[in-house]
Amino acid sequence: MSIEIKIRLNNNLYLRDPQETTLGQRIIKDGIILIDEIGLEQFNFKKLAKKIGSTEASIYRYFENKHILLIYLVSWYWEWISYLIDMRTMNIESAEKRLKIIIKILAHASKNDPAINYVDQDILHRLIIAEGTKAYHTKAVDSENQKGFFLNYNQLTDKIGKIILEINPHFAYPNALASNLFEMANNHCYFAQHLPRLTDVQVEGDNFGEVEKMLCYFAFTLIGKVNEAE
Amino acid sequence: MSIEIKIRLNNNLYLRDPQETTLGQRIIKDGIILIDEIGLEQFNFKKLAKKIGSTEASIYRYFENKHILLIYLVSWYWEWISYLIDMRTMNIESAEKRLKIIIKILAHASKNDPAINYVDQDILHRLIIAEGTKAYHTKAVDSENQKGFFLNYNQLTDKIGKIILEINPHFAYPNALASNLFEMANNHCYFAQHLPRLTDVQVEGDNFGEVEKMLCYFAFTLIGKVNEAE
DNA sequence: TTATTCTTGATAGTAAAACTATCATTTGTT
DNA sequence: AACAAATGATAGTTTTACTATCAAGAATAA
Repeated sequence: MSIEIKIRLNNNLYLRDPQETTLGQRIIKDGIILIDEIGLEQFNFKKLAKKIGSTEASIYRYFENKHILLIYLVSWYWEWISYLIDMRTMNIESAEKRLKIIIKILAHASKNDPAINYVDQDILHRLIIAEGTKAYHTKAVDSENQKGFFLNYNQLTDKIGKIILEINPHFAYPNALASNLFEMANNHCYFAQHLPRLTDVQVEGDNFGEVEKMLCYFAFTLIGKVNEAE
Repeated sequence: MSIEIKIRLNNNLYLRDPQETTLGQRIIKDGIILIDEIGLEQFNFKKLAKKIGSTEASIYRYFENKHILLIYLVSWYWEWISYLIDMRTMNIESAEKRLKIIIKILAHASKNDPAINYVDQDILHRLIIAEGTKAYHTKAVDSENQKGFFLNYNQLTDKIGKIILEINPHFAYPNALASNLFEMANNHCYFAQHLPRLTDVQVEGDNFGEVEKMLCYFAFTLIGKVNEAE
């Protein structure tokens, strides 16, 4: 007996729902691990098939190609962040406090949730940081956006944007700030580790505390309300 | 007779300097056009060779592969932005005014400079917006960074960061803000056109005025000095 | 229980991508 | 005129990104 969390995603993202079968779950689980290991460019379905002891053809029965698999994983991440936000900001009155919690989630992604055993969330977080934006930086953005492939990102931005407006209803850029907090969280975790001259924060191991602090400073300074929560 | 601007780039980025020959310049010129047209994923040297009436083998004599060509183009852009900043902020006393000029450059990239006829800067700007970050989001970042492939971005960040510190010497995140202004400029031009729910700005044609305005608001609010220039 | 269907595995094959090698021209230099 | 350097032409290799076919096993329905 255990609680099982199922993350619902646009069913045009897959040919067969990977969450429904053990093979599908292994594609997700080891797909994340392998992309993290060798990078999206070196990754392909043949290598993944070998890793999970299956065949290329079988993986193609679940996902059209690796690009769609990436969008699936990224969507999964967006939806999971959304879920974490809902869980952890529930019953919290202060919008400032809620935004602080959101920023913590964006920076740390959070430790593994045992309720989902076919996704290693720490590795997925690293994958999103390194490869995430490739999902929507292609010539197919417009058509894929129309199919709703990026709905989860849009909704996440909406959700954070609304909380920003709660703090300051006159703030002119709620959605831009929301998406920027997300992108900045990922970028500066990456920069700290690979291109340190592009940032001022430092990351020791997987402690993204400084990233969180910076995002808080940026967000609350921009929104223009002194953080009453402290 | 004409003035010719030569942009110096890390010579490990190419096997033969493309700026030195007509074939090299055509690789750059039409390479930019073709990547913009079909996207980096669909782009390859065979198609480029056909476009410029040359051969695959000849292009490989200039660049190791399309990834290195991308880094070359991105570096060219960084260096060119740097040059524009130097030109247009020269002799301007006020650091605030200089930052405003920089933000204008980042958002608009600027119209074509006839001094460089083998690079269409408007198209390059669009390419950077769509494909730029792929240059440093790979498994090879660390080794390529060590080879100095991203030096131009580091230096650009330094340059902007120093001006930010001139405005407010106590600002804690000069480099992070600098790189974020660059990334945000590109992201929100892209979002406005392809994923409008992720931003609040609108872009009509190639008028990035709203992006510029937003970046100014973000930058000066964060740096914490009222903009005396207005 | 058998029959049927659905899923996976095994194998093979194709077209394109990502190169490398070789040699013949052309062009530019001394 | 002689030489070197750059380019073109051609061909070949390995890997990627698929698609097709058929057989074996598992699940389900009659």
